[in-house]
Amino acid sequence: MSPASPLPMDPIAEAKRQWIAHGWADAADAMAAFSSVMRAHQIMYSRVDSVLKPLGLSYARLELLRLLSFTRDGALPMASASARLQVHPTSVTSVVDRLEKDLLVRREAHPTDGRATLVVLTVAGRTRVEEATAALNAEVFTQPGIPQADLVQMTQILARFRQASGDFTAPVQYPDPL
Amino acid sequence: MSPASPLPMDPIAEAKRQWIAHGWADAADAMAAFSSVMRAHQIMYSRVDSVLKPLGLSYARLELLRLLSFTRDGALPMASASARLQVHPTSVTSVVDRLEKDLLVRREAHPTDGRATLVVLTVAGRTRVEEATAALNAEVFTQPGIPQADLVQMTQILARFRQASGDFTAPVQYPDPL
DNA sequence: AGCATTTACTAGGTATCCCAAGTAAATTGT
DNA sequence: ACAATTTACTTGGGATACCTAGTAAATGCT
Repeated sequence: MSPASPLPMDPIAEAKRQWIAHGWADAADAMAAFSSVMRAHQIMYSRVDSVLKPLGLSYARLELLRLLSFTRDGALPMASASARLQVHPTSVTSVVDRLEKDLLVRREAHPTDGRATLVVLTVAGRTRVEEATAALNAEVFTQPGIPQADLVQMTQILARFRQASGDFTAPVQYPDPL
Repeated sequence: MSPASPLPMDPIAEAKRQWIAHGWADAADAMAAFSSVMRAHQIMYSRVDSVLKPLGLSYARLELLRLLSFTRDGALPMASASARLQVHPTSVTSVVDRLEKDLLVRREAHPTDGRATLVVLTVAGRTRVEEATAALNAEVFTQPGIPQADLVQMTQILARFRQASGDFTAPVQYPDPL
């Protein structure tokens, strides 16, 4: 879709004004923050997707490939992938279906657990994830359109939010033992 | 789906470490920031959706209803809705299809432009959007799980990002003439 | 006036996400 | 040992979002 033409005013700032005018001042800031994340997500997703599309990938597919590429054997049970990616098991099923059709991963029986299925990265899959990562870094992440300081600050704020939402139980916020 | 059980470590902080270890330090911060927004979006969306679901709405539907409720006549051409919501025209078509089936909006011919279709808020639609807004404010936005200061700061950072991405051409960042 | 272009929507198809329900294998409890 | 429960995955279906292509009406240009 993309920006047809820029709106004259920030629609979220406008919505916030509406909220306050309607007497919902105590909810206005959160409404604005949530809306901002929704919209930022849309922008970021479409930028990432446009880089990935020529490579036959999507964000969801790349996430799974990347997760596999970071494991020792390039293999993981479906359930582990679901947990790590924090997506529904059925979503993993369908993403793996398509990746398998493209020969980027294959399914294998789990050696000891008869219920489990392993997703295994193929050689083609590993090549692809490396290409895609390089492209993303070059075309998006090294020129994100956000000042460095904003990037870091936002990541910290969202880390607190994610933690408060039960995403993870970190020992420390940002250890970074440098 | 949702938080099965919290992960022991922040997966995004871990990914950032991987990025740096692989020599992509110059892309690591943006990667982490983008991933954070992706995940935060997922959390926020699911919280909003769970409140809206009992009311027979979704975020996308409510956005359209709310947009209509803020207009003078509770009516807007499809194309205007698409521009204001910043979603693809075909998405508006399908959302309106379903809202119309639920009798929350109806389509009308545009009085002067034969090409255009007006989406009109029905009485039921107006009632519904008010219920949903009240529910969202009470159950989500007044207890967002983010400190007030973080909320405001993040909204400002994302406003800069949205503006840099061409979303809007604001005269001033945050006028707020109070 | 008349043809070409632009604008506004819709239709069909793909991808992703979720949920609910179902199958099969492993684990638990008695 | 064996029944009940839990865990792992798939299937089927709904919702949202996008793209491509097509129709119809309005606008622009000569």
